[in-house]
Amino acid sequence: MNRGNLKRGNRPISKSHTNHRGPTSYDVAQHAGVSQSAVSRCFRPGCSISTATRSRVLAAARELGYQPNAVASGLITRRTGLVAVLISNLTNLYYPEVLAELTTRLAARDIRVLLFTLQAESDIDATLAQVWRYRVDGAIVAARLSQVQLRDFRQKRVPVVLYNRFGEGEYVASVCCDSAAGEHILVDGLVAAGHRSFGIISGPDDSYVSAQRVTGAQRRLADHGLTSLLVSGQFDYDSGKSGLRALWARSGGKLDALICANDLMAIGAIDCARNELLLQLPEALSIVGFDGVAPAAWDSYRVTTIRQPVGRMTEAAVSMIIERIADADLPPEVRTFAGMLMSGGSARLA
Amino acid sequence: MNRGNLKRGNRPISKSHTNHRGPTSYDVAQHAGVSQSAVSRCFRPGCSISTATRSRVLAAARELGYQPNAVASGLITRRTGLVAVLISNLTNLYYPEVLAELTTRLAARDIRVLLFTLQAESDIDATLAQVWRYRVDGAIVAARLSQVQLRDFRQKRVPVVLYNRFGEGEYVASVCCDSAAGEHILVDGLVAAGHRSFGIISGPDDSYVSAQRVTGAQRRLADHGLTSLLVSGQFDYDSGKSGLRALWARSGGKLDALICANDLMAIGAIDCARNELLLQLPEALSIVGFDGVAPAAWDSYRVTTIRQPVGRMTEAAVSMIIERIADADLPPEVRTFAGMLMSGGSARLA
DNA sequence: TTGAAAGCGGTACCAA
DNA sequence: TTGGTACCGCTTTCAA
Repeated sequence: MNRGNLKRGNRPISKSHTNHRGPTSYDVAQHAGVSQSAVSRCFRPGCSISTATRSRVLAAARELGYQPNAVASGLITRRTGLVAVLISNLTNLYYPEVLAELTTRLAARDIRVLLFTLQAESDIDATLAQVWRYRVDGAIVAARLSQVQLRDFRQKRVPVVLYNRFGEGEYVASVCCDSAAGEHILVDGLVAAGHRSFGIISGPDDSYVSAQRVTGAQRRLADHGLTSLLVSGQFDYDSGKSGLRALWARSGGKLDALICANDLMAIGAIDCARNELLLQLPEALSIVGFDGVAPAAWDSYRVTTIRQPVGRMTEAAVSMIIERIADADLPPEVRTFAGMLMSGGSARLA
Repeated sequence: MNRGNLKRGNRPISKSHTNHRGPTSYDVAQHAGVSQSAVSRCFRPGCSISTATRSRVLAAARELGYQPNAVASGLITRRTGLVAVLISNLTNLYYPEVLAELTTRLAARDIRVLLFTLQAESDIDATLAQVWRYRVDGAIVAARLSQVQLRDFRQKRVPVVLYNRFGEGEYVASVCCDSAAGEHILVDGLVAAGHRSFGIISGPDDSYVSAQRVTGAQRRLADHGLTSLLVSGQFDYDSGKSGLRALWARSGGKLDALICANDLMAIGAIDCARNELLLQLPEALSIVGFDGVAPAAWDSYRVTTIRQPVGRMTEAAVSMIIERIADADLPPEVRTFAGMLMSGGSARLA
């Protein structure tokens, strides 16, 4: 058979992985005594190959420790098997859970995660440049995208699913927890329980979810003929403390309900109320949060909050991106999930 | 000049990005009236190119929105600009911080993160198969690797840096927080303050850091002529509660110091002690943790713990992997960092 | 079913 | 400095 004469380009195929990362399909082909094409087919589902050659190839592959090179196949198929995940703030306690769920579910569908964490929701452009360079099959984005940025996705035909955000001025595939509805539940419960003097601590100014939650709460309060005091925070523990401090001062100590835009700030506020203001919770002050992160359920806090159905939301995001990778022309779709009230001990609700 | 005759393979170069992901270097070349090689050079640092053509190429590139294809260049250069990050349990509260630091620092050095989260530290083989397929430049691993797995890294010449783990039976580049030294500080402080009846809650059986911390504490106690009761947990909040419950029963209520293998369990134990056992902390019982995660510092817990210097550790991991990507033959090196005692209110220390 | 061959989009060597 | 060209390792026609 004179396999020794087999060539690749103008080099004998016997060269190859000695000083490289690993064996190539040519090495396997030679080892199994078949053509390189045959090796390739063995690793692609639904290719016509006889069971005989298939098993010989697989044996050779196992023996050499061959793994198809995803970079090479990504180049020719234009499918990298990569999805970019953009997350603004991993220290938020909410996002680690989301990220863990996303990677697990994507891995189960044979997709890898290219992770990008953003310092602010603003420095996205540099990050997106990298996303384009890597020819990802799609992107799941938990950060604010401008219309221009969204247009880039469409123009490059890279499907994108927004997580807890909407396209602004544009209809984009997204999965959300209904912030307004969640706040309505909280406000209604608080008002029905007799609260009248409300304070709100918002998240960062450029945060989309914060805006949604705050206006959701404000509108519902207005429906009840009530107003509220507002201070802005950064979604972190300290913001909860300083926010409550500020509101307490501004209200002259007559605040009786505090709505925090996320759990972390609610936790900070609870500590401030108990330890600095020496208030009994929830008798003297009701505090509510949003997200339903694990620490919110800890005995020392038991935050009354709205739990986002993270499992269902990430599953939705993953299946939406997969569908759109398969068919880039699927119409935009927004999937909204209701949050679930977790009645803790930090607030009196009717 | 008859550029229309320029060919690529046997196709006119005018074809191309209309139905693809983006323009190629050929498109830019045509647009700028130069060869494709010239375009390529413009995007590689330290290539000889005249400022004139350079600026024309860059103008054309900008106009077309050209970004060099990282997949293609990864194929030929065998540098993908990717580092795999393997993390066992993102819900640990400690790892999100590590991950955020790692991605930020790697991005600053023009490296992207391919993220893999592991369900258990055991299902690594399937994950590693993916790592190999993507020809990553290196890997940072916060999970247990067997000798066989470590050998694969060496054989494929993919540099690896272990995070808070050592190579077992093999010398591997790694960055660690000194668990034993940290536990020594805690044990010494507790013993000096008069504690004599110790309990320990370990992490999962397959966790390396847990083993390190537990044996570190046990040995130091032995040095003081003391023993301890041991129960095993899962590094989570509930394990802290159930662990303390079990130890309290086994000790007949005469436990006076509890050493938890991480902060999360310490927090659970604190809640159990206060709310179930109705103990005054730290008078009736001292509880210590390990890690120094953010919630440990919250007012309601103020866990006495050892803070790992995450910033310095991740910086070390990143610079070690970068060095080894540049030179795969660098000798293994273990960089160990001392933890810092955070005296909270959960324990009496001398 | 099988193998030969033409790319995928770059990089890098080479001669001009 | 520049353009031509041979690859990187795989997928995918197309004939045999």
